[in-house]
Amino acid sequence: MGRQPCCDKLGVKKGPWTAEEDKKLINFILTNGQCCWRAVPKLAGLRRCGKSCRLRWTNYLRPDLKRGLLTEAEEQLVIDLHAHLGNRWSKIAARLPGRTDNEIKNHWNTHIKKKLLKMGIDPVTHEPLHKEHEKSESHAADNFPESEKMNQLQETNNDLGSGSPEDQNSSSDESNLPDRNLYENDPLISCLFRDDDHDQDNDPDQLQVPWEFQSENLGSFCPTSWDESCSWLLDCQDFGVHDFGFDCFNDVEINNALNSLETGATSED
DNA sequence: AATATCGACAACCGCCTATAT
DNA sequence: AATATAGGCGGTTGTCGATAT
Repeated sequence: MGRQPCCDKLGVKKGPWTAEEDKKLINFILTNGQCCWRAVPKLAGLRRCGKSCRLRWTNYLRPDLKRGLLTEAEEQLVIDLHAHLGNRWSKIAARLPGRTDNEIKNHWNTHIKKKLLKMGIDPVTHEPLHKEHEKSESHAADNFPESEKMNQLQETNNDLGSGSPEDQNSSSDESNLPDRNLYENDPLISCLFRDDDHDQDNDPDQLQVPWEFQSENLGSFCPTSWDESCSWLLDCQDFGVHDFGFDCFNDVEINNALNSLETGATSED
């Protein structure tokens, strides 16, 4: 037998999260940190799948998230990174502190894609569109000098993108990535390749910019005490919740929930 | 004012890999 | 070793507000 299922699909709520649900999830994570997501819904008193809780937390409730549109600089960085990484949004997001892969993906699809198309740049290959046409006719693009591509892009795009064609499929393997030797003088890209090496060394934590709510990993932005946790939440107008009670759980309730989880009973049954 | 269309973004779905059993 | 799930990821869809007709 394998693991236990993450949640029974019965009675699991879907759709937009309410302020009350957010409040419960925040309360729980701030109290207990990020533990096993499977257990979170029960322990936090939510009728949600653990996966949904994780997504809600990482994409919306994390305190280190920046809100609002990407800045020009961030947008430019996304374009550069996309030119070399393709649709690997999580890797791109790891380079933009406070931004999530989902947010970047959405911004790409709704803003950047159109912007590039308007500028005559293929958002997939980062090549000028007329070059794409030639490519389809002659299949000669593979021999197109990288420096020439970059010049074309810069002329067309007012220094947007430094693209190389690559990776039209987000799940493509590393063999589709450009030759790293081409970028050894580019600190940004060199850095990316180094990180890929880290991945291969089974050291994913080196690359990701995770927000771990473990006390030993708390950065300067992270609340280090309950009072501090409360203070950032109170500042967080986006939640639409101005009065987080922080009193819906106590040690007894959490222990009861843990016990019921272990015995297979749910706290809501 | 009512309806249609569009844009932005939150959330879900399904797949893949790592890992617990 | 085999099996099944957790967690993570990218693609897609759903929802809702803004704008146009």
